[in-house]
Amino acid sequence: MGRGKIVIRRIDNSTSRQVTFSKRRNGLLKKAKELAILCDAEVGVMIFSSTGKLYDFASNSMKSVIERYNKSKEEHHQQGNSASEVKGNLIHQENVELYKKVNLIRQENMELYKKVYGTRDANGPNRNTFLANGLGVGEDSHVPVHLQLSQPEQQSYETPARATKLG
Amino acid sequence: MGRGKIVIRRIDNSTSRQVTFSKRRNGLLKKAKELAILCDAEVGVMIFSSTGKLYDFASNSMKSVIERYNKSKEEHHQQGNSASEVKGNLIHQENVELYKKVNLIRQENMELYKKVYGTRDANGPNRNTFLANGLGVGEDSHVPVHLQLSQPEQQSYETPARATKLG
DNA sequence: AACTATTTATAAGA
DNA sequence: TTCTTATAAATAGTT
Repeated sequence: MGRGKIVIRRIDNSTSRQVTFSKRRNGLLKKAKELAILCDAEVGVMIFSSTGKLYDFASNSMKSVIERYNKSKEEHHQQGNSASEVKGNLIHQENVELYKKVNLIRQENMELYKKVYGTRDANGPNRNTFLANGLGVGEDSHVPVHLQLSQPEQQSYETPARATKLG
Repeated sequence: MGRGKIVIRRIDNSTSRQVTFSKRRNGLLKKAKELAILCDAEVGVMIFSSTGKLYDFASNSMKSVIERYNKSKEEHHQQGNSASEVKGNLIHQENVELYKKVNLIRQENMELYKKVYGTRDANGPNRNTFLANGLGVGEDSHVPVHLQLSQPEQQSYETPARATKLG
């Protein structure tokens, strides 16, 4: 993508390596952000320059992404329960419910949206505002595989009055 | 980079969202790899699709990247938490994000509901269905007591200085 | 899954 | 280092 084609191997010249790093780092972070927004994905990117400086992006928070990553990798061996691990697992259990809840509300949202704007497409007058938070309905929404644990009885978790803000 | 210019917002159509996800996910992972090689950087990328499936890349190992990330962040924070306490807090962090999401979708839902059934009260024909999941909007929403662990500072890990311009 | 018309990223140069 | 620009690469819409 430039004046000339390059081969992908370590750039020897320190200066051009640094320049390229700066450009491509920005490009990568931008594309990570776009992917998260466009496709409603949770994305985390961590980049350490050769001098050790950190650059990162996370669609929600890096904590959240890392935790989800670890859960996703862990799901085979689930033991060794210290008190606080149990506590963590309990909270994770609630997490499962919240994922389900998000998807349920999304589906309701879609139904209501169709009532308001019709079924064929989803381009009502307030479309931009409506989806400003990237929370629109996905027809294919379902609980992530690694979160499909046993279903506890109905809970009534309430929510904090805080607003999420994506970059 | 295609037949037409697009705006960076969530793609409504489920099919095209999936197609775009597939294309851009591959693109992002490829570019992460190139950055790592060209610039001798350590890179980690974690992507969760909207269906919860994980895709990732790490130049060395994700474990290494995450450890380095945490180390890099620790310098600005306190240490002294046990591993499992940290773990619990990480899950709790995800919980916080999910609560926010639920609340936002709820509000959208309420707006749509009003459009369908009117503003004055919320007693449309589907009132019961609408609230069947216990998902109605509650003004007194708050986090359950048993979840009020030590609250991690909000957004403390977000990319600080580097705001990527989109579009 | 392929195909291309376009847009976007970026390698080199200034 | 920032801007410019020619060109490579990614990808949106289509088949």
